[in-house]
Amino acid sequence: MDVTIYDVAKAANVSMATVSRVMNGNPNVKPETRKRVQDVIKELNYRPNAVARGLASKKTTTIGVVIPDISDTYYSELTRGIEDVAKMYQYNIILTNSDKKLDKELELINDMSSKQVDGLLFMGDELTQAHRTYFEGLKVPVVLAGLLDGKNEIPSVNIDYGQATYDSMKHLLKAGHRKIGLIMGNMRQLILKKYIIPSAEKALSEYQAEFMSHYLYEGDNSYKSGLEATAVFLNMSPATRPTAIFVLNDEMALGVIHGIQDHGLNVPNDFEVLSFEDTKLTRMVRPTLSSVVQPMYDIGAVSMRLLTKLMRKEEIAETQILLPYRIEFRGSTK
Amino acid sequence: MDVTIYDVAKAANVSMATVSRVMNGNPNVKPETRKRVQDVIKELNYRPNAVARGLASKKTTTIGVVIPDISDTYYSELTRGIEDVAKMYQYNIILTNSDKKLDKELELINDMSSKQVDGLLFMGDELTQAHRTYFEGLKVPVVLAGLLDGKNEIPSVNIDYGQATYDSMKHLLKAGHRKIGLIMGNMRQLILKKYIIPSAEKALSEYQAEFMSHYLYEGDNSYKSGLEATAVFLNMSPATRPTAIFVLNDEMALGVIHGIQDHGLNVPNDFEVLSFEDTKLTRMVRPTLSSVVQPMYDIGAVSMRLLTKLMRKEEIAETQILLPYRIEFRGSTK
DNA sequence: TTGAAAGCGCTAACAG
DNA sequence: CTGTTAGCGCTTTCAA
Repeated sequence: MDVTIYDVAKAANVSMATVSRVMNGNPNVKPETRKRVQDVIKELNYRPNAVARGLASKKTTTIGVVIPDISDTYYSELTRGIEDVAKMYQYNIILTNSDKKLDKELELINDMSSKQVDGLLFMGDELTQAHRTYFEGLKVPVVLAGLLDGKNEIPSVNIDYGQATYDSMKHLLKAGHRKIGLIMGNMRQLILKKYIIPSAEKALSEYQAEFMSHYLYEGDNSYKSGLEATAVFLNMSPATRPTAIFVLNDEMALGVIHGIQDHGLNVPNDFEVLSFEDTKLTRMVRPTLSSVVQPMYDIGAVSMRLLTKLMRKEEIAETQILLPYRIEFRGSTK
Repeated sequence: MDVTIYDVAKAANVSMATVSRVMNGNPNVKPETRKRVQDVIKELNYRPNAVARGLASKKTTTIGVVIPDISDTYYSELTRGIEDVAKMYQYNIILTNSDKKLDKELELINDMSSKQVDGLLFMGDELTQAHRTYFEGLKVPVVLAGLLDGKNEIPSVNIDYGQATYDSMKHLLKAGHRKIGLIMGNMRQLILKKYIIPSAEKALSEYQAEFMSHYLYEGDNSYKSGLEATAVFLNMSPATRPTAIFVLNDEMALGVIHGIQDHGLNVPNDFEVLSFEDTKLTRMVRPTLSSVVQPMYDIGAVSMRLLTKLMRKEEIAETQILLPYRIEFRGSTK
């Protein structure tokens, strides 16, 4: 069927080993021989069989990507970053969606193991002991993207969620707000509990503002839940309801803005709204949405870069990477 | 290192062939033997090496997905459909972005060939002879998703773009509009030239409305280009400018709505806006966006389903599939 | 119903 | 600098 390394060897009058050397850029080949082999390769349009290669070398140049949902903008931008860097280093990615279901996640990790991936990039909500066990079974490097390992064992790439939250709250507090609604998404629980909420509390307390549980709303990252959260807040009396809202993702934030406007109120005059994601959606609303900029593409790209280093067993200075973030102020804040 | 089929064979006191049979559900195994082997498999936590399997069987249970850009909602929803069905049939997908660059696309097709994928799902703007040649080199089935083969040779899944355009224009014409702006994206050229434009012309002519080239704007699918297109239209005198705008994707349509509103005009009273995509963005604007519903997820899912049939060499009644569409009327039309 | 054995196409010692 | 050879872990005849 297809042309194999053997065909090339025969046509070039060398052994398969030499062809293999040429293919792999091994320097121990006489220039003339190399040239001759390369000519034959071109002529026969030989392309090595990656599967055979993988079996012989135990390297597939394929990495597994386990993601909650590729149709979610957050993850698709992240994935784009992953794939770009993977391509740069000649890796392919096997992509699969977990929907954040633990059993699915574990099964997918096993699938990746069968496929003999050289590394795994994992995204999800939470990291359990089961994950750690399965990762170990993989026997290849794993990097978490946008997800923290509570034990700081598994390499990961994130932003400093706590600091970003603190800065955001601080900004709203400085602007005079004391009643600040906080709409959470189905965000990584650990991040929420360990970083977001404590940091929000800290900022509030510095301004003698109380952390009120009825200003906390648990959304699910959807536009609709932003709308719903707003309804809850607007239902409070004007004296007690929040005057600013900090939302943990853009879709919900859009829901919040529209929810407020649907009630005949104004953003940012009646309510300031600040988001925590910064997809292109931020520029697709009126007023445009202010947001903490989470560099999704970069998180993906840096994760993949880190993974390549791990796979090549290079020395790594720091495996718990925090990328810089900033806050982009647009129309939804004053 | 890892437990192999040989370890299982030894532990179960059978030959590797028998273990292989058990793994592959071959019925020619005595129930007791099967049971014994299965027990050992579980006990040893044996998972077959997919790479070795691929080499021996020439089937990798992996399919290639070549897509313009995974961070584009249109494609990410489509990809989700692909992956869900792939998983259902035990296939993994190798995902890669082409950015619609011809040379990249061809190179990626070759990469997929090296990786020995069992099939290919291709998305892009245009299908050239070069594509056809590379597809043939692959020697595995190929399905086009959201892309038509002008020669009707390569299986594909789409909606009837011409009919959808005709219906849309007809709706606007019936509503009394005679000056209708048409904002094109960087859509598949063939589809544009062969289906969209002729169908728009047809509808217009049926209402004695002329097809005016200055009502045609070439956008690039971005929000910004929607804004720009609107500026062009609004620059025309109120007597000659369009009163309705048909836009070929949602992001641009959002730009159009905001462009109009930024000029102090009203949607749908001053301008009706109709889009052609129907991502969740349609519900994330005020007024909400009316749109032709392109079932992206379904296009992906059906493409993948078709590909599985092709890979199994099943009989296929129709390889040029057109999925049903509908128009969802929301706030941007009267 | 089972086993033996020959590959699948390539890499990687090892020897020369 | 180049060739020989032994696998990589599995599937798949072919015989028994």
